[in-house]
Amino acid sequence: MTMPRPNELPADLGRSATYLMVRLGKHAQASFTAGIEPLGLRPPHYDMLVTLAAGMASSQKDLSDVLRVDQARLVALLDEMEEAGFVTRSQDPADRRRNIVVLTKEGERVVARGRRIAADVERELVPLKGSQREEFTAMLRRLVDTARD
Amino acid sequence: MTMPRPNELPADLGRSATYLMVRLGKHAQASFTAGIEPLGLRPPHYDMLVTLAAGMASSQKDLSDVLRVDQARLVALLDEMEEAGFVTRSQDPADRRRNIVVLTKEGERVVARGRRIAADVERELVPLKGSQREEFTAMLRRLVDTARD
DNA sequence: TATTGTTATACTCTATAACTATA
DNA sequence: TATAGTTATAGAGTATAACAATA
Repeated sequence: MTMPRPNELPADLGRSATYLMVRLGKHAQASFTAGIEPLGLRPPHYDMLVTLAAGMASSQKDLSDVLRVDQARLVALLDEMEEAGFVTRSQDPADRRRNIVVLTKEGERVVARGRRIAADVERELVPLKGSQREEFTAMLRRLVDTARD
Repeated sequence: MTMPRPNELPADLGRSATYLMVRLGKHAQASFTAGIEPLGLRPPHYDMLVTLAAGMASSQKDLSDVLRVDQARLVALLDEMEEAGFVTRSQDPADRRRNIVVLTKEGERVVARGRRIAADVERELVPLKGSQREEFTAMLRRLVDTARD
């Protein structure tokens, strides 16, 4: 029997950007999930909070559009963040269908801590220096933007 | 209210390789899943079949090691592939705990069709030319290998 | 009629523990 | 004792449809 060495992969997978991206995405997800777990957050929570911190969303619909997360999922995620004291929801007087979502002081603090953890995880995940790292990130960004169209 | 344009993302996410890899991984997964759905396969099925086709695994344990897929998951996945007529399982006479998994003719045909679909999906997902595409794929491979240690 | 938020549901993926048969 | 395969279970992520309130 062939004894597969740890880093062997069939060529159809090991040379497939598709397969490698899926695999890397899962690894990145797992690392970041473990990193922020002590904050009481999972990745989609962090994404929401950071979006609010950047002022890029004020309603649940905004969050849904920016993050491409289903509206129905946001409800439970925001319930959890509200219960943790990281956000508040209040009806928009100008359009009473909408909820205005606001970061609390406590929410801002947890975002700051999350950012530091995100930076740590990223250094471990992508061990590249200076311009090489920036080029790689820029390439990822281009592919994501292409996919968003 | 700010009207977020489609491709805007908070800097904390849009410049995070971690976030972008997660997102790209999910998109790649979804595209490939949709692509091979007509073959009656999902990505983990294809990965198994292609690993068998490459001769890199003969038992379920081998598949588990190469693909880093839990042994318990393989059982159901192989059940489905066996029922579809793409693989056969038979007890290894030399070690009767082991199942020897073999691709059928039908299995080889579906692998060939899957490869073509994988190539199509990849072209759409990573619209780069020649050396740029190869460099990007090589970088992904390096990061995956780092993560595998 | 269309939109925002909500509820309910179901399916996949994943991880885990416990079992069996063999070694 | 340890290993290969199996079974059962439960949690997280995701997608969908249907509903209430409001526009």
